Amino acid sequence: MYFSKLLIPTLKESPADAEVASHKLMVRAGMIRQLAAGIYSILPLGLRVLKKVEAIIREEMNQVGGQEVFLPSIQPAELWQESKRWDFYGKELLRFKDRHNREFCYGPTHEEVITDIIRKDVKSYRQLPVILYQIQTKFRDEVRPRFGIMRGREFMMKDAYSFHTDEADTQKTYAEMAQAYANVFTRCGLEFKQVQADSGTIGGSFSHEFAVLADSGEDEIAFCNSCNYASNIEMAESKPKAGYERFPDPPQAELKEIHTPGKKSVEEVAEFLKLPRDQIVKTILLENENGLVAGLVRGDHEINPIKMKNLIGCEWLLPAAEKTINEKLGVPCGYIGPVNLDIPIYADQEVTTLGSFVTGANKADTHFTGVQVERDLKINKSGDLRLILADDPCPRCDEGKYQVKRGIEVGHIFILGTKYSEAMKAVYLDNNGKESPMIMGCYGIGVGRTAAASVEQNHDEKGIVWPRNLAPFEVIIIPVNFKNDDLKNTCESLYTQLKKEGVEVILDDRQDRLGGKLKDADLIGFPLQIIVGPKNLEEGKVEIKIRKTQESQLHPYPQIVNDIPNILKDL
RNA sequence: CGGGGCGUAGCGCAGCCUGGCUAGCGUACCUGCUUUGGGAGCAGGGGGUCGGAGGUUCGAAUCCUCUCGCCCCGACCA
Repeated sequence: MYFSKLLIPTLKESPADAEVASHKLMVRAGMIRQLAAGIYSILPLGLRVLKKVEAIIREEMNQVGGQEVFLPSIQPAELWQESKRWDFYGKELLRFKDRHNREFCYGPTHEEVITDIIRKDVKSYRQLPVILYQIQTKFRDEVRPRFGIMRGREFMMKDAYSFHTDEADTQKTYAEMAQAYANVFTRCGLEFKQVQADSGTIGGSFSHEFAVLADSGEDEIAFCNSCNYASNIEMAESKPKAGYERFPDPPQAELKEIHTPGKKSVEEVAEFLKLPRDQIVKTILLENENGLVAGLVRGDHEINPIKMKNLIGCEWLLPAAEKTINEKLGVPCGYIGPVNLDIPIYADQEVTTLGSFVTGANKADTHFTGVQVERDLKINKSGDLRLILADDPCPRCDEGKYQVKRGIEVGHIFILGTKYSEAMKAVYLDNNGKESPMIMGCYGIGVGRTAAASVEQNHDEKGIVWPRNLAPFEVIIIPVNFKNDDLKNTCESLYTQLKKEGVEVILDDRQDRLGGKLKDADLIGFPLQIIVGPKNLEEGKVEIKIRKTQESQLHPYPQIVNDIPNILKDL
């Protein structure tokens, strides 16, 4: 391809509204343009990158037996009402009506559509398992899209769905998918981790995320510095520290009311009573479909609402509004405590191991000391309820400690169980003629997000550094002066020969001066630059420059054609 | 949804507070000449209903009201 024939509108300056590197650079490199909040046009160079990601995904999906389909992006409300998600999905689901006043939505995901297909056309255990996938535009009306195509409202996604007769077969496909995902992200040149995750509104029992490590990531990833345990911080399991010193009061500690005027926060109470924070227990109030609930964690810990929601087994769980608390309990925030508190109480496991502790007394300006779990509290359920902290002990090995880093979720795999197949009656007959719901798995990759994540991990002050497998072109030929006939002919001949060798090459045929062309090449991030100038050419040589290292060296000219494939191998 | 910020040429910005010449600068773009190995120089040129509507005024990019859009922080979502 000739550079001048492609629409590659590079910019010298970053757009004012871009925050993160991938957003700035993809706009500057002429790959994407914004149309509306969270909605982007993909320009020729950007599309070449996305197509590279897609091609890798297709190969890996086909490898594990996936069959590609293409489902409608517009979906009728009836399907979503059947799965109950019409009500539960919320405002993120973009809904609208057609001219006949029928309700539709723009698909944010395709479990309903795929389940509808399978239930109609798959009836026998002989037809299972089936794995279908598609690469297609999704729309999720996010409250706050940001970071370019990293988190758009409209975005390209690969979604795959599998249907099985039994749990073991589902697990097998799940494991193969996990491997396929690892292959995809490895081939995309990404440093990533497979982490344990919550399944959110998709539902289901079991799930992992693939997180690309990057400071601009919106997720927090917790992983062991010794073994291979890794989890989204939302799900990261806590393990009580061995040999932890319990509150040193004797077991017969007395429940005492003390006056603590104006001391609301754990810090204030700890300082006032001259106690460490871990001898105070926080009572956090949240609200679910059944009303207020209380969560107890040690003063030096924070509650993890996701873990708490899973422990309770409720539909939803949100922090309670201060107004609700005051109305229902008649106690100002800061003095709430679990003693004689008449709502369901859930305690973190590390609270139940404390000998005695301090809590609010459900009375303004008052706390209890000497509170004991067994004697003073009615706890509905206790378990792991807290957010882990860096340096906490690893839950899977003895010597490891948690490290916490930021990550970008580029892929997510779930075992759905029978949530959709039961709601939508996707059943099969087994070899006894008995009807059962199919067991499902689903598997997603954000295509644009994967490309953006690659830029986050691979860029420098000059621009993008594409790994070879994602680069829009592998090689750019840059003539120092394209008006010079010798150079022009050499470049064109080199271009033709490389193309014949199967190298993806672009020739910068623009009349611009050298500087501008080199800046653009670095900005866009072609892995290899071949610079053809008159002086070197007289000596039968051309300059080759590696984008990543900025190292350049002279190479004999006709010979270079044969050497390029080898040089590219290492990029 | 709560808080904050910004809308002036493709992109980046000044001008607004304190209303007043033909709305400016950089860059990009077009023409010509020169230049040509790391974002050239000179000369000439095109491109704006100053986000929109209404109001105040002799006069509005500038003041007032409403409205739309975009961005950031948080909450939310995955």
